[in-house]
Amino acid sequence: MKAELSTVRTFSPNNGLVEERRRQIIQAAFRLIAARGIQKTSIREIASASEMTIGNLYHYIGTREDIIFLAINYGLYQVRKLIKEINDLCETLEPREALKAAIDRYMRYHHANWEGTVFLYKEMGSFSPSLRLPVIEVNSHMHDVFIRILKKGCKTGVFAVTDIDLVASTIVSMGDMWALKRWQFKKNYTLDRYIDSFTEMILALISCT
Amino acid sequence: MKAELSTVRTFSPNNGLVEERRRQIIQAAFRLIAARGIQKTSIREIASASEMTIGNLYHYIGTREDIIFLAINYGLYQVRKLIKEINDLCETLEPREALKAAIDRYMRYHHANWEGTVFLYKEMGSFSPSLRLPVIEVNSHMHDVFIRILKKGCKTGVFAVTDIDLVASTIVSMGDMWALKRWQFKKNYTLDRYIDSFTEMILALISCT
Amino acid sequence: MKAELSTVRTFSPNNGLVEERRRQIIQAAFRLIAARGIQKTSIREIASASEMTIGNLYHYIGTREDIIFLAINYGLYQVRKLIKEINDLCETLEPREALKAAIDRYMRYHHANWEGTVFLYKEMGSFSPSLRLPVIEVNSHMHDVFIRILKKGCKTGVFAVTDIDLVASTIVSMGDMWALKRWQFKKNYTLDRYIDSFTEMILALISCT
Amino acid sequence: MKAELSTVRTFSPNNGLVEERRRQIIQAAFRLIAARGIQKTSIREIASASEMTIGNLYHYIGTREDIIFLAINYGLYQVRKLIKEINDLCETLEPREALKAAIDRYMRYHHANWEGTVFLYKEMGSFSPSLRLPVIEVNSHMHDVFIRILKKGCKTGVFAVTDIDLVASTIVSMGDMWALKRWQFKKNYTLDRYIDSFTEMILALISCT
DNA sequence: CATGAATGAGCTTTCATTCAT
DNA sequence: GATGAATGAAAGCTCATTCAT
Repeated sequence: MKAELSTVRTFSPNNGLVEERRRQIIQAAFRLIAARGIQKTSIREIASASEMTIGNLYHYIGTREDIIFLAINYGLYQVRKLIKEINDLCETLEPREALKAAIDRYMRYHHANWEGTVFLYKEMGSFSPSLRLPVIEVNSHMHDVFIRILKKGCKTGVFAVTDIDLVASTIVSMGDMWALKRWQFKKNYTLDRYIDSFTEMILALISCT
Repeated sequence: MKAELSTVRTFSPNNGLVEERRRQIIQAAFRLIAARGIQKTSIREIASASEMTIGNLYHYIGTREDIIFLAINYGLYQVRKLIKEINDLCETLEPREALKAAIDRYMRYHHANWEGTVFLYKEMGSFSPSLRLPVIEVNSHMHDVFIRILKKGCKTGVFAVTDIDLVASTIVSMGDMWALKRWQFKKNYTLDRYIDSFTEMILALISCT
Repeated sequence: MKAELSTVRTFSPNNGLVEERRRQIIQAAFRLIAARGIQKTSIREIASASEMTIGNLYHYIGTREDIIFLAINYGLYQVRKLIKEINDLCETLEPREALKAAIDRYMRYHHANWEGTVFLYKEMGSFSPSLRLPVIEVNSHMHDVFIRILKKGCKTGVFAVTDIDLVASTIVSMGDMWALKRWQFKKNYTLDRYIDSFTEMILALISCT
Repeated sequence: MKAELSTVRTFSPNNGLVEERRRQIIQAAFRLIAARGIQKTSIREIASASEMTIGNLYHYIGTREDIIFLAINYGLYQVRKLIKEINDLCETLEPREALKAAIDRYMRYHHANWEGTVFLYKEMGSFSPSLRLPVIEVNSHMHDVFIRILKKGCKTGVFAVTDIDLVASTIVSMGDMWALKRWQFKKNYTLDRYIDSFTEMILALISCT
């Protein structure tokens, strides 16, 4: 996150202050954008929501695009934290338990952060290629988390998976979908039931008999 | 589609021409919106992409909102056609073959129409409730197509499915995802391989042993 | 009216048709303009109110301004008719009766044609000088009607008037005002009472004692 | 005036500046509207006449309607000041002198402020009812000024008036007319002569013999 | 450091007018 | 003679961005 921050223009030499002001801006922007979309969120609104004046806001960011860039990074930062958390969580567990825990954590993340998920899917199209790249990358990393668990399970003989990639994709996708189609799923499922049922389905698919 | 068209203002008494010009407009709008989003697509761009002047465009539609309305209906109309097509296709087939054919057709649709899929997902958030409803409804109908096949298979004893709803959701979702994450999937799959592998996975999951 | 008509462009060589079509247009325009003002009345509305197509309307008039020009002339034409009517009416009457009849007829005209009066006052400001001139002229003629009656009365010794011009102006103005401030006058007067009271006041002012 | 100002949107927190900029805008708008009417006066013209850019103008007002609203209030504010001034002026004078002074002041006002008078008459028709009400009210108050003087004169036996209401209406109207028909009156009168002659006429009408 | 006044391009929409059919 | 499709300038309004204070 730091690395990217430095490419955004600021007129202030005081790094600490820059970081603090940007935190204000990003959090306000993220809330507003998630609620009404990028295009309906004006700089004026972001400024007033972050309790700064417009002029001051422009001391710490260069353009409107930068705010979006920073907001995406903020979203990705959270996914990266999630990836790390799941990896740590699963390290010591045997594959079957690891998979169950990973799915559980992953789904709950999307439940709590659906705004972020929706935001990334919705706005991907309007990102410039340089913004799109890190999104794709983080998505890949998420994917790898499940690949690793599945591979480990195959090695230890607990799982038998024909197409590991596809299973991982399905898991990742069905988490995103819980956020994207929440209005659809909530007709038939609670979060807990969804997790249970989905986990059971995946395990049925890959368990050795 | 006809019914909705008639609620949109036009200054032309020539119905045939109205339909033709609106087709031009909708298709141009559809392409542009899918590419850059509703908010970044201006009337000027739609006009020039549909090779009309702004003034002339406003002979055939009432407001910018109308274009979006018509574009959504255009997207939904195609999904409705797909649903009908798959239903017809599967009517005479036995469940296993029906499912294979349905998945095949469904995935190929998303491959060819990814713009429509992306459009609907991206813009759902900015729809007014009255526009959102038909989108949800069509999605439900798509879902039902697979539910029906799965149920029939269970009845004839070819399939054994724990959670029919979830399997149907997974199929529907993984079709959408082929459009939404095409940049991701295309790293590992061709369309044909994706269809084969996904079909195999679903069959493995539900086939009676 | 004829004279002015000929300065307005037409593509038709058929004078009878031109006159008929213009009558259609003017009457529709006059109604619409009186109701919502010149600027809020579009050519499209005038065309459809006169049951013609836009293209056809432009066969018989040159520009939007022409319609306004013709509508004013239509209004002035009515005032000219009124002037003639009052003159004819008063010719044979002795001054006192003539004045009473003239005021009566004049006030009743404004009562029935308040839209025309309001129209002329409101839109005078937006007229080009060449349009303003005939309006001023007609107003002068109206003025002269009362001047003539008053003078005759002075000559015959029935009236004694210090400033004939001012009395005439007062009469003309208080007729216009019945149209312009109808919301004000109608609080205290009916038309009949207004006529009676006003006539009585004027006679009190100018009668020889 | 203050009260209404505060309901109009501004982006500026500097009240003094808001007031100053609005004064610029209102005065420019007032001049333009009086000259060519509300509908022919564009925001672009108002902006350039008040020597501001469009964007800046919209820092201080919310909509075009607001400008009209403020301009009307500016006009009414001046009439209200006039009413107060005449009332103060006449308080200590005996009726005959009071009436002379009131007419004098009233006519001179219309002479100096004919733009305001024309503005109010011309645009009344396009006002919304909520804007029309205060105009009518102020007009009534003006009326009452003369009613009061006339009544006082009747009570003290200086005047004998058959229809006080009508005489007051005539005075008020003939002031308005000096503004509305200035092109007509100026052919025969200077302001001073008009005042003298009109005053004389009214006094002749109401004086006890 | 912070402020917010000012800019002006761009948005959606309307409408008088022309001209090929 | 009649039609109406097409044009494009101009309307009211918004908003990212700059810069003097």
